[in-house]
Amino acid sequence: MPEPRSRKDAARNREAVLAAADALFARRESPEDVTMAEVAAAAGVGKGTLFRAFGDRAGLLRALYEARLEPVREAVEAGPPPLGPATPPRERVPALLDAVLCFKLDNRRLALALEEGGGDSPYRAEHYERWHRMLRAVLERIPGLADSDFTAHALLAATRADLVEHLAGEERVPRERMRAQLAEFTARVLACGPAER
Amino acid sequence: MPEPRSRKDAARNREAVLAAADALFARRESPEDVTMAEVAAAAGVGKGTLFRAFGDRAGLLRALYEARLEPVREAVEAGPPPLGPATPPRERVPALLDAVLCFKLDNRRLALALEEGGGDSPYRAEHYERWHRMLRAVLERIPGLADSDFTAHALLAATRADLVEHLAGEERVPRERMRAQLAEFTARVLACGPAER
DNA sequence: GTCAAAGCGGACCCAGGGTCCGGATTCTAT
DNA sequence: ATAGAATCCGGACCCTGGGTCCGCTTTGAC
Repeated sequence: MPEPRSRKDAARNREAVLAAADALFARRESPEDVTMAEVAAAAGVGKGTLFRAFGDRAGLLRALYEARLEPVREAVEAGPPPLGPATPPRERVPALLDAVLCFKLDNRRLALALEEGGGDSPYRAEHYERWHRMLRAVLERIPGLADSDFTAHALLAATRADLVEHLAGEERVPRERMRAQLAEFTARVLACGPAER
Repeated sequence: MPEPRSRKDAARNREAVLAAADALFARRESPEDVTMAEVAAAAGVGKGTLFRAFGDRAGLLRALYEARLEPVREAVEAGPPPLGPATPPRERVPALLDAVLCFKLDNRRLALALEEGGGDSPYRAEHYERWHRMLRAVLERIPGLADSDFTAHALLAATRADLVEHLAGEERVPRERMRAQLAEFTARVLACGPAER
C-alpha cells in the first residue's frame, strides 16, 4: 500500500555511503578531516546523492551512530541482566555506564565526530537524551540518592568521547583498566547512605 | 635593555581586539557565529592585524580565556582558604570544583567557544592540564582514594562548558542549585573509606 | 631629519559544506 | 512490452569563513 519503498539504487547507494564513511572514519586520525566529498567519492557516488540521502554532515554521522548503537540499545531495553530491565538498580547503573564506555572505545572516532563535530551541543542529541533518561530513571530507584538528574549527567560526562579518546589515545590507558576505573568511580558515587556534607 | 617592548599602537590594538571579542562573545547566542572578520571590524582593525596579534582563532580564544582566568588562578595558587594551598584536601577539592563551575557560569559563551570550538580536544589545552594536575595532586593526599588521575578527569568532566551551558540555558537550573548539586556529587565521591566493590 | 624595522589593513586565496539541474533510471499503468 | 511520470544521479557551481600577502604607514632610534 502507500508504503513508498525507496528505489533499489537509492537503497544500494545509501548502504554504500554508510560503509564508505564507516571505513574512512575508522582509518583517519581525526574525524575533522574526513570530507563529505571524500565520502561520496569513496562510495562511488556524487555529492548530491550523499546530501539527499542524509541531509547534511550531522545527518550522516547520526545515521552511522544509530546503526552502530542499535545492538546496545536492544540489549539495554529488552536484554538479559546485567543490562536488561530486570536488573536491580545498584547493579544496572555500573553495567549501563560500562556499556557506554565500551561502545565509545569501540567507536572512538565516530563518537568523537558526532559529539564534538556538530556546532550545537551534544546534549540536544536524541541519543544522549535517551541515555540520560534511562540512567536517571534507574538512579531514581536507588534510595538515598538525591538529584538523580544531575548525577546522571555527571556520570555520563565521565564517558565523554573526547575524554575516552584522550585516555585511550594520548595516555595509553588500556581498555580493561579504564573500565575498572569507571566502575570504581561509579561505585563510589553509589556507595553508602546519603552523603554527609 | 634588549627588552623588545611592543609598539604603542600594537598594544592598543591588541586591547581593542580583546575588548571587542569579549563583547561579541557575550552578546551572541552561539560562539560559532562570531566571525574573525567581525571581531576585526568591531575592534576597528584589519584582519591582518588580528591574526598577527593572536596567530589564529584558537589563539584569540586562549588569550581571552587566560585573561579572565587569571584572578582565579591566583586565588588557587596563593590565596587564602578554602581555595589556597593551606586548605586541607577534603575541603579544597569541592572548593576547586566550585571555583571552576562558577568561572564557567560567569563566562559561559567564552568557555564554550574554547572548549568545543577548536578541532583538537580540550584535553590538550594547557589550562585543562593545569586544573587536572592541581586537582590530581590534591586528591592524592586523601587517603583511601585510588586512581586520583581518573577521578580528577571525571570530576572535571562534570563541569564541562557545554554541560553547564545546557543546564543553565536549556534546563534553566539556577546558579545556586547547580553549585549545590556539584557539591553534593563531589561529596559523594570523596565520602567514606575505600569504595567496596 | 632620516632610515630601517615593525605594524597595518583589506584584497585575495582556498577548503569544504551545501545546492542545482540536465540527463539517466526505475516503477506503474495499460 | 512500453510509454510516461516520478524519482534519483552526479558533478559543476556557490558561498562562507579562516588564514595569507604585500604595498603603504607609523614608530622610534640615531
